[in-house]
Amino acid sequence: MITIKDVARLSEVSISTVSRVINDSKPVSPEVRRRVLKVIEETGYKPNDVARSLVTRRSYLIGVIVNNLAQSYVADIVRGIEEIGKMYGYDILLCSSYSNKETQEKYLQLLDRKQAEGLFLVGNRFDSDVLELAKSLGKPSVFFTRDVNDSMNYISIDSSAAIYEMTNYLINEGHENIAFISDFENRTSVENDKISGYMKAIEDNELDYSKVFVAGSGKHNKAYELGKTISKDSVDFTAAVCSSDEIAIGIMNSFSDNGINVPNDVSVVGYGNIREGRFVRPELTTIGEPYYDVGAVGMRMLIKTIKGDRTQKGLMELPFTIEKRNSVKTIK
Amino acid sequence: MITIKDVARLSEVSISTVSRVINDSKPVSPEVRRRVLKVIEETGYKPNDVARSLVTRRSYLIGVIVNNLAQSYVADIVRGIEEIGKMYGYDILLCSSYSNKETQEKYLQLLDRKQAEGLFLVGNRFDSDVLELAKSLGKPSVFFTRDVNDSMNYISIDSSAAIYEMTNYLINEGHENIAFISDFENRTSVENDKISGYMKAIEDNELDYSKVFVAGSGKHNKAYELGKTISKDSVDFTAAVCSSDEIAIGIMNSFSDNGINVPNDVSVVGYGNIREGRFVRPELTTIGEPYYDVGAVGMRMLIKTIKGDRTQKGLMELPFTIEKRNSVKTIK
DNA sequence: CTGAAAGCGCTTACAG
DNA sequence: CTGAAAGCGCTTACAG
Repeated sequence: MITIKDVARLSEVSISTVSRVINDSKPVSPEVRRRVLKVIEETGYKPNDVARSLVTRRSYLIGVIVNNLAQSYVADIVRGIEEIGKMYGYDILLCSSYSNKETQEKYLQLLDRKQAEGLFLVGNRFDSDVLELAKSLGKPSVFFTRDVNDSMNYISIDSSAAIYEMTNYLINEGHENIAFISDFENRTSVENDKISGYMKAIEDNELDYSKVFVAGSGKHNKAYELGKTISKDSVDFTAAVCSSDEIAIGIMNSFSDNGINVPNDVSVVGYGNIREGRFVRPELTTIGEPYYDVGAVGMRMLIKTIKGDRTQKGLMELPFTIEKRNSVKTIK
Repeated sequence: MITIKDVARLSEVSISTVSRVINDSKPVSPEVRRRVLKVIEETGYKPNDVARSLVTRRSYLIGVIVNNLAQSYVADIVRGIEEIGKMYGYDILLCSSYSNKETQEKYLQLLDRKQAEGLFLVGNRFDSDVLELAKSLGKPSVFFTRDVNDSMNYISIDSSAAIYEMTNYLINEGHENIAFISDFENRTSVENDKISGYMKAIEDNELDYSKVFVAGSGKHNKAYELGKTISKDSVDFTAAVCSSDEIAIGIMNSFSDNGINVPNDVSVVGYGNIREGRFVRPELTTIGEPYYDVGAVGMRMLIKTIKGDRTQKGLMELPFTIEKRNSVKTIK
């Protein structure tokens, strides 16, 4: 392995000088610079970032803890984090915790020892011990979580407003009997927000009908079962607002298998804009959350904080979008 | 920040001794050990891995370069890599290249400077310059690529055998007119393997009919267009083997939109077992590649190589699975 | 079992 | 503009 010492020796200067030309940190005479550069070129010397880290106390490493990369929204957030990180010279140390508290704590310690400069935690919910530990590390941190209870930096999306807007959209399309299919077992504050967005739309429009079904946390499968149950009784609503795309697709599939046509018999909308929504028939109308941007914006906050900007505090709220596709019928 | 020096001072021993109790590297008297441990406990001292790396020349970092984390199979591979890596104390430095050659080269350099101990490259195809560079770094490396041309370590799946088996499955279900829908524009050696698997099945069963369509690389959309064209002419096959699930779903959707029922009129099978295949109706019969295992097995190879095992050379072939779902009709 | 010292590959005052 | 020296936080022969 060729080191700065070798370069110094071969170009007959001190290692200080070599360091200066590598980092362009101080003036070096053109002649000397050329000589050093030539040796670097010839030897293929590349500075050792570990050594550099030790003295500069900068690792340019960001620790990212996620629950499960297999969820496409998580992957999108990570893409956003990485892209912005790379723009500023930061690298990503990826840790998947699969929602396990002990694993999260282990990784937090690990990231601390690796001298990560910042932490980006992505998860539905964090145990208060984990939050505590993260805080105790004294590193700039950003959270993307559905369950905020703290004075931490975090990114969020106003899911209540999103459901409110979506429900209003259905009402404008002529629907009056609108049900909400909730992921109740897995209830978080976000789930409550969604339900309240739905209820508010019903109330604001003075509709008589409202009904909340509970699909359970199995997502697609549980929703499929619920759909079967609903199909057996007569369906008394013309539109269903679902708490997630997985639920919406599960419901659509079970309706389809039980002779209920979407959207002709019932309109169905989801939340999340997962990729699958474009592949199913009819294509699912849904609420899009800008996950890539969550990563990107969060990372910008994080980097600013690392750079000493203390104004980057508290909540950053990102806009949602209504993706209108073919699972809603206009009835008026 | 509290260092080993502080711990040494507070427990009134030398830093050598502290190092020994931290690493359990040499005998330390129980009494001294207790004292040191107590100070570590009290101060919350955690060793600085950067400093440790510098002297041990071990970073326990694996550089992972992928094309795009948004592809679910890529995320699965990364999960496998990370999981096994963590089991052996390795961390993952994630780099997304979005198939850009210059980006890949940049990240390779970066990973080298960061002293990554091994490289895991995931991509359909790598430019020979990239392969060259990767090799020149002299680090243990594993590739998962569809386009192998070298004496490198790589993981693969016998796609020819997979398509062969799938085609035979259709034949056993009574199909005699079977078409292959290829991703020809994006032709790689894998694409050729797939076609040859298809042709071999046709020949081995002495069928008269064979036809290869070209869907083009736009995947879902291009396949949708092709499906429209096929629908307009009369469909003269009863089953279609598709080169990828995206193509299969595109074809199924355009058939569905043009009044051709899958599987009653035409059976369709895919390749890849992407999540969407379970969400579409009918659920897609397809070939599964064990992506998580690709990451896990590849990482095991990589770690063994890092540990000096030179037998870990060449190809590692992983088994595929036939996922039988509802897009195939039995006609006999 | 323990400690003093050298050294990992760099950066950065400091002095000239 | 340049170099000698100190030091980042550790590990590890070496000597005792």
